[in-house]
Amino acid sequence: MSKQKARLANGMEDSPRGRLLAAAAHLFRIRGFERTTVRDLAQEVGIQSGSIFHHFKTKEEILRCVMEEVIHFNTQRLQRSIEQVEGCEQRLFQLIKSELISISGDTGEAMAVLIFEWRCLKPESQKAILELRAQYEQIWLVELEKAQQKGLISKQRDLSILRRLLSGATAWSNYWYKSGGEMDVDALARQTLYMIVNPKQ
Amino acid sequence: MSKQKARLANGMEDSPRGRLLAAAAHLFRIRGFERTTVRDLAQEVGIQSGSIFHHFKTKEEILRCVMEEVIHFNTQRLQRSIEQVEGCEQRLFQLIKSELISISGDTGEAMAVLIFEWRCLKPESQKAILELRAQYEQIWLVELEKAQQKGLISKQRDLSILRRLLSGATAWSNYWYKSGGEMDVDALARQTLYMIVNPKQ
DNA sequence: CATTACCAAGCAAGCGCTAGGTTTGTAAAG
DNA sequence: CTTTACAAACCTAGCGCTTGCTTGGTAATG
Repeated sequence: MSKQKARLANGMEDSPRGRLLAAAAHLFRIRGFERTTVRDLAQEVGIQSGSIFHHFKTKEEILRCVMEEVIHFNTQRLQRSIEQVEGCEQRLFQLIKSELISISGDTGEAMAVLIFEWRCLKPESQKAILELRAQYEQIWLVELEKAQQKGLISKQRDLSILRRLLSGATAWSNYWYKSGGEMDVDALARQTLYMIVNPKQ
Repeated sequence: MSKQKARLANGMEDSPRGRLLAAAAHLFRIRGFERTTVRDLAQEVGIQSGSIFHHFKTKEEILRCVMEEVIHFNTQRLQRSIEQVEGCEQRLFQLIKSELISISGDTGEAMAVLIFEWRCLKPESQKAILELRAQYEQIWLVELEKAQQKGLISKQRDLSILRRLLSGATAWSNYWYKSGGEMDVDALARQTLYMIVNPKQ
């Protein structure tokens, strides 16, 4: 009988600490970091507010851990999504789909926190997170360059701009797209792919 | 000798109230609504914290006003941008350029507040703002439909999805694009246009 | 008997906001 | 030209509450 209820994502530890992080991701998402009090957080996991500081030094550290774990988890997912896929277009499709799932699927709450609570981090924490993000972006850049060389992406397009526009488009889906609705992830990924590749004639 | 310093955008009133709104847009942007205290805000415009409540009933009302004014201003700009422009592609280009300027140019701070401080509003305020946003989106939808009918946008594409992806892409530019840098707005608008139109052969 | 997880109580600081009085700008009345 | 009137803009002081976090202790596990 294991508690499967609240987690940042499948595969994350089912410890008091893990449960706190999952609750934090949830509350930070719906209320924002500043409006979420340590008392709210404690109530969500059924402990007293003071007990939180047995697991984390500060409230900010909780936020940082939520962000670190979700980036780490999704970087792995991104990498795995293209590991045994052949063909540039298929690989781009997998990257897009993977990113959409990260943002609007299982880790959606934590990803929203990553996006919207950025400035609540101390500068030193921001720096640490930025390095993790760079790894994630590197996977993208490699694939985009391959796709452009093969003519799948027009030579007129600036790849760093392209990636930024694309990541905005996917990040935004957190606001409006809920998986399980009338449009499935594959269809949305297809529509998103249209934004970057030349259509086949 | 007129004070041209801090405004939400050109054309906004130069009153104590207007200066408070401009300072609010600035501080809410860099610190967030919750972390910005009325004392911070007062210091920014050079008055005492209590004096703020002569102009606004609550702190939340300040946030709501910032949002209302910036939407109103940018809806007008969007409308004007296509008023005397012929040709579907040119009109789409103007819409994109106008939106990019709103988000990353003169009203960038207030737009960021609109995007990121949304949940700090009371539900009733949110509802009022949503109606203003609907007007803005209507302008877009009309042009996108025209463009699809003329074959400029592929029939395979879902226009409501397209618009959402596009607005994510432009909204995100607030994070990374600063006008006046090495890439000008026209070039960025061109790159963004590539995301929605079939390239000319 | 050490470690881990927690509780109960509360402190110091900071928060939004208020009350009541003072200054300043403007314009009609004497 | 001066006086009077009055509202808008602002200040001073502080209330009542909430905040993140601390302290010192307890219960359970192995």
